[in-house]
Amino acid sequence: MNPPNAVLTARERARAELTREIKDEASRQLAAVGADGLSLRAVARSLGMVSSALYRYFPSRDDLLTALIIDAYNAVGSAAEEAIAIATPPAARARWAAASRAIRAWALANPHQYALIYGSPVPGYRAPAATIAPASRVPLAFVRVLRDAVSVGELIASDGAWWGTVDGAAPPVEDSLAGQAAALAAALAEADAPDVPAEALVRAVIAWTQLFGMISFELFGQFVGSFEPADAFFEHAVAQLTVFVGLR
Amino acid sequence: MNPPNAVLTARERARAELTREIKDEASRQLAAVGADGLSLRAVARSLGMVSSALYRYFPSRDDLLTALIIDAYNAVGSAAEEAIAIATPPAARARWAAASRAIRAWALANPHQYALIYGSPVPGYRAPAATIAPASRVPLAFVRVLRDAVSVGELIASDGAWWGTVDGAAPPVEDSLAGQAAALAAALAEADAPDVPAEALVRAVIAWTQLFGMISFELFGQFVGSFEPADAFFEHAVAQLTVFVGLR
DNA sequence: TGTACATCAGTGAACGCGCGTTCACTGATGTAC
DNA sequence: TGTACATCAGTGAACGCGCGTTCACTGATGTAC
Repeated sequence: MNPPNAVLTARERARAELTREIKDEASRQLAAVGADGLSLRAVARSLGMVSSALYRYFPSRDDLLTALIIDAYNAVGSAAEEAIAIATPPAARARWAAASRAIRAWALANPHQYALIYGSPVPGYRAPAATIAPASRVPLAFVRVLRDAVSVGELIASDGAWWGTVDGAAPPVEDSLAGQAAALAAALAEADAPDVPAEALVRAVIAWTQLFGMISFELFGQFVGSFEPADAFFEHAVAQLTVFVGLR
Repeated sequence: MNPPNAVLTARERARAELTREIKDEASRQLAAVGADGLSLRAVARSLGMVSSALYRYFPSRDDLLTALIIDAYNAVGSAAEEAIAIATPPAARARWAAASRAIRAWALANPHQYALIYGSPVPGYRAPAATIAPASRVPLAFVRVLRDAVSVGELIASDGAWWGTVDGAAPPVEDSLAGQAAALAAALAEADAPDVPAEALVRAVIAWTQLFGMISFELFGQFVGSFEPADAFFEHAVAQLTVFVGLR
């Protein structure tokens, strides 16, 4: 009879432990040789097992990959969340910047994991639905910063007036885009969440894409010979984009 | 005796033609199965040759890959350059936007080639120096737009005053970053090129990273379920960033 | 113009490799009565 | 508490695959005199 829970049989404990060890070893290999170099046989070898034994834990190589992808998304996600939680001062701009820095730091420390989730998709691999929630943690964290900023008045000119600056240059959000933004906002909204203006939401998405574009370029070598090391550029870009989004 | 040039022997013509055919077929396979799926043997098979015959044309698989990478960089590069050349009106803002759109269109039409050069680096592959020049074409094209904008007064407040907007929020470029920007500008400068202010150059780099971040997210599936299709968002972002850079 | 030699393209077989996955099996751990 | 049976983990061999690269070779194309 199964013990209710929390109490596990020796078998169950062994299984949980080995599952973790397999993932750990796979993660180490991922870090060493990248996603395409990752092989079930090599993982088994490192663990002193026979390759077929892994099939007791992961039904195929793709499932192991999926597990690693989920772990990677959770790792960046919680890095961002934690940075936001402990940012000082706890103002929106500082929070946004802290999350950005934490994501970059994680990426530099774990380049292959970063490449696994933000680089080109692994050929032949289709991401299952289970990856969606972990993949959403980073964007959700940013949206939460934005929402909190709105609720405490840290979003400058939340009616959007601010963005139409000098020269009347910055274009308004078109209807179709506003629709997508509204749908996104609705999907993200929690019961008592204040409305985030579409302008701000779209600008936040722009900032989000800029952040990852910048990190990818740094990591994948597009800055070689120019903005490298990229620290100064990164800090400046982050500062510019918090302003761009309208945070203070 | 070798004919001076332009006149080729049958052998030379055959060699040039086959080299091109091999690259074409490799390119087709790249488009179908991606960079890691690309195999010399499959290419040879498609061409009705024996695999070892390819070694008369490319000394190794990596050299073939390098050729494809160079081709891909040249393809995006010339797409951007051409879009700039024919942009109407030929104002800086229109040119920047046209280049951005051309790059996205190329990426959507050639996702695997895009992934080859802007996705995660192919494991075990080290880009040789020969890829640097083609890789620079896109950023150079953008810098040229910026430079031309300065010279005809289409960069708003080229002294940088414009960017320090409402709330005095936008941070100035720090010294170390200004140094990198100056070095880059110097490297790019042609004899009679006007000075591009560091503020503008750095903002252009931010816009450049945003563009590719956005395209990568669209292509690699990070927009699934939110800003997809991404057309409206893309257009809006491009418009915002031309303003951000200071173009008119 | 014709012959002797050198260069080169393409062949076919082979080397050595590692991979994912399946399958029948042994032996240990857990469960029911 | 003890026995009979079911579940599960791990083994070892095998299947079938495709890959990059090397090598000695044949035959065609080009070159020198």
